[in-house]
Amino acid sequence: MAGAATRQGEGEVGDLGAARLARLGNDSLQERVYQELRRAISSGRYGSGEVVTIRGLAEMLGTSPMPVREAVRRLVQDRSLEMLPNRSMRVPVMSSDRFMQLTDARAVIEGHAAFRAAQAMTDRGFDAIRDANDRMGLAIRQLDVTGVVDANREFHFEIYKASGSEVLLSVIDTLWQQSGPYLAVLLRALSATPEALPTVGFGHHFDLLAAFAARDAAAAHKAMDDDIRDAADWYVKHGRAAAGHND
Amino acid sequence: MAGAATRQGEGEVGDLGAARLARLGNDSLQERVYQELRRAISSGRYGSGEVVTIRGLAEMLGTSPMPVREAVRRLVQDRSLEMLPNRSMRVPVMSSDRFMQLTDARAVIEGHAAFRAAQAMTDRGFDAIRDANDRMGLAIRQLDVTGVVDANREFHFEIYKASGSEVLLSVIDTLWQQSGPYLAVLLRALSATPEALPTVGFGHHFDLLAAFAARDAAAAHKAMDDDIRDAADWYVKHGRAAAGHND
DNA sequence: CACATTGATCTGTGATCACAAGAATGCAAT
DNA sequence: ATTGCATTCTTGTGATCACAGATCAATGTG
Repeated sequence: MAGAATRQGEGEVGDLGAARLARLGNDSLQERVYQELRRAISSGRYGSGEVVTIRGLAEMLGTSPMPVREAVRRLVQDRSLEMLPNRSMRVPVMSSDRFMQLTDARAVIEGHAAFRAAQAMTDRGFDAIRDANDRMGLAIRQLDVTGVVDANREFHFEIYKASGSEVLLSVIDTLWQQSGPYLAVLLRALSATPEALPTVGFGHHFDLLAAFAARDAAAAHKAMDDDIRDAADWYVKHGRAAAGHND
Repeated sequence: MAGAATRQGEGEVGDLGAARLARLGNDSLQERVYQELRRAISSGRYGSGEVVTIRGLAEMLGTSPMPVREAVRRLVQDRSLEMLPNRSMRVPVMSSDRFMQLTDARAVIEGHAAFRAAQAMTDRGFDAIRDANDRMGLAIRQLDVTGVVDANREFHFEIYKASGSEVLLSVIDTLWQQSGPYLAVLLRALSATPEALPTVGFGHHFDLLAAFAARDAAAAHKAMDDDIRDAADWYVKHGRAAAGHND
């Protein structure tokens, strides 16, 4: 596609005025494809069990199949895509079993990250977390569903960054990525009933903030665990009807 | 290198009498390269900070750079390799900070997996775990260091499989892979003093077996936590001198 | 009309070529 | 002898071609 495309590196793809950013974040094309697909999957633009092909994605993105191959390979590696023996790839199918496994793992790991964060918390880190929560409050008052989801992610990851463990951070990141399709359903359910936002939006965020302010690691652990499991429960109750679960 | 290699799929690479296995596990070449590199890294055949190149590995393996590219990309994805901004790749450098992060994450996650395993334990699963531990005992009596390490891995992963959570299993797998270079150092230290095997070899395995026999999840959690942290302590005391730590 | 077979097509995979950006090396000038 | 510059080489990256296996549709046969 895209004309006589023997050129590489700069340009040739995103017409989306990214010239300014391209100079700073000089990523490879493969990297940008990866990020784009990653976001598309985690935001639920591809449904559960949907089949994708390398050539199809390449044409859609206006590149050769080459960068897509590598991006897709990475997505398979962190289980955002799944490779069937039939030589085809698809978005992993949702199941309540898998959802429970993800929730359980997240509660334990992110709970521990909150524990470590409380132990290592700095004033700077605390401010970043509180600011993210404030942005989330604003989004809630405006009934801005995607804004809430974004701010929620930021709030959580500021905590995980504060844990000081790159290892935990990367593990949690892959778990969130795998939870993406579920989150997308939740987001759709919330969009249908935005009046539920003030009720469930904050979760246990204020418990977390109080625990961090007091440097109480055990309390932070419990608050994070509750936040994740309660959100999962809410999803099972309200969101699952909208999902294409096959169980 | 490998003659007129326009063929693909079968053959052309491993002469290592894997014909029988090749029929069963008909993996792609890229998959086999990935597995081979993965094993090489986790067994410490590549030192900390060592630089690798796609073309270099390809020539060494007797393939074109193509499958190596994708295998290396996957290894970067699960952090078995690290990509420098200089456009070069290397085995991640060891640091005691990173080692502590890995140990901490492993203790928590694998402790929880043991917890879930105790809750879901079947007689079949228990037998598999006990058998692996018996094989480890045999290797210890024979002062077979690599045999001990292999059996230890098998013992641990039988437990994680028994947890019933594919999510936990895959997370733990990547953590072990990242711990590979450290483990290799430990292995080398043990080879130097094999008389230490009976002392440290079993760790808390019998505590784990007792906990699983009693379906005592809390005890299993604690035993696994102790097993991992004690092994890490032993490594810091005895193995670290042999490692090329830069901290 | 139901079912098996065959042909076309699509898909992932491997090899090869082309290119740009670093890194390394050699040479020359002070 | 050291420093500055230019050339060469190496490396990852992207595009393109070739190929094998699977899928699917159309067709022919009972």
